[in-house]
Amino acid sequence: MQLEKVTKTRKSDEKRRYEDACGLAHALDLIGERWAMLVLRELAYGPRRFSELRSDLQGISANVLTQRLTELEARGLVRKVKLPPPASVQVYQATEWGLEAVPMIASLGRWAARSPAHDPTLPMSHVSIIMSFQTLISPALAEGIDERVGFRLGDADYVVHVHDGRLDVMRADIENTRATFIGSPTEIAAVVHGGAPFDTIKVEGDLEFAGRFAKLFPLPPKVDAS
Amino acid sequence: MQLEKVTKTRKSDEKRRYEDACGLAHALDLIGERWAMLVLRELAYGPRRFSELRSDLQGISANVLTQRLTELEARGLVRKVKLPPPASVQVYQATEWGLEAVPMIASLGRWAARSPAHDPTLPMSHVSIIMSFQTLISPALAEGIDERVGFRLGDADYVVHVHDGRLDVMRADIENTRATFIGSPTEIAAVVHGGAPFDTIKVEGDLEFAGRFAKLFPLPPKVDAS
DNA sequence: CCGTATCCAATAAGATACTG
DNA sequence: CAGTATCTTATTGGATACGG
Repeated sequence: MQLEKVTKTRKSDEKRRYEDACGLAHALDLIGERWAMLVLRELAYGPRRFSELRSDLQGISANVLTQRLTELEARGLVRKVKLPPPASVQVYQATEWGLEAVPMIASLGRWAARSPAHDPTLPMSHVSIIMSFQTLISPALAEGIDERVGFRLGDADYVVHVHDGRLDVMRADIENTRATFIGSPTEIAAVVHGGAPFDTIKVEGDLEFAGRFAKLFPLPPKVDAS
Repeated sequence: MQLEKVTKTRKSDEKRRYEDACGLAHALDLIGERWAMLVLRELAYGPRRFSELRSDLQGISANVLTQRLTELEARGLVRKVKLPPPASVQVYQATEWGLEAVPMIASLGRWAARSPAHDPTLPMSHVSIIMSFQTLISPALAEGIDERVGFRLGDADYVVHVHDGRLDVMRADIENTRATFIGSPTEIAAVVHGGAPFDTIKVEGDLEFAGRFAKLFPLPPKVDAS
């Protein structure tokens, strides 16, 4: 019985690969399993704890999360780090190479937003909404802007910096920002991506600038059902 | 029994989605299932028949291929087309929107080629090797080149056009090319990506230019095992 | 509270044989 | 050739219990 089990475990780890030299096939061997890319997304802006990942990845079960993290670590995409004594908690951190995949999976997200089946009213994590800004920002509309904006999304704080038509993201305490948005990721998405009125969320600082900022992220056009 | 079956089918089609507004999660709902991105890859350069797909996607089983094609069609990524009378065969063709995802999954492939675990000696399809050229071409090295090159990969012919640091690809009869490479995808990959000597493949036309062409596609550096 | 390990039921994938 | 049908195996997710 013990022997059977070992065999089974080895198989689930390694057997299900595409035996294909194509880089894409290898990419899918690395991060193609269910939830793997979403785990990587959650690590895009800094290390996270197991329980944060579990609660932000709505619907993943603890054992699957453990397995994905273990696999990603074995493959060199994620490192398990123990924070120094005052905190002493264990966190999972994307490696530099793992982070290189993030812009690619993010643009897959922009591509998929063109789908008629995409439902933007579903819940989303704070990483997702911040990443959507970074991915959807229009360099043309953002031209000439050089400002910092804060986001308080539940208990996660971000500072984003618009400059040169791009958006830099930091997880950091909110200070020295021109404006700050406060609300749940879904509420803020409704305002910025869905054009909902500002009165469902809280905005501090320069309200006029906040209104301008919120228009920098046009959604890609839906595909026509052909 | 009939009723049970209907219920089962509905569930397998729709139940396993990530309930997440994030674009990436939706992308995975669309093309995240096993084999789906590889099917899309095979359709990158033109429509293909069921049996071609089955034999080029080494290891896929007929029922899974059927299911993936059906799903991709329902989601608007693939169209089932019947060619006009002389041929009268049925082919699968990527939609315009489906093709938009191809550059993104191709760059995932370039990213994954940095993995220490990537094994370039495994078999690969003719689409894969052509796509690797398109993805890996170095604009700097290709500067000033404006030439057409042919590839005869088994019974698949391609003409690629290097210009302005890019590579355009057509599936077409080989004519008016400066050079033509003849061999299996794996053999040609060994020469171009692996630096193997030219004597394992056949090259026609301007051999000196062929040698220069073969150096335009540097592999990305491997990640160091940290 | 932070994870891990284990058991169980539901699905998805794989292998093979078969039909129009 | 283009798929179906059927059976077997593997993976997933949910619940629960366990160790630090």
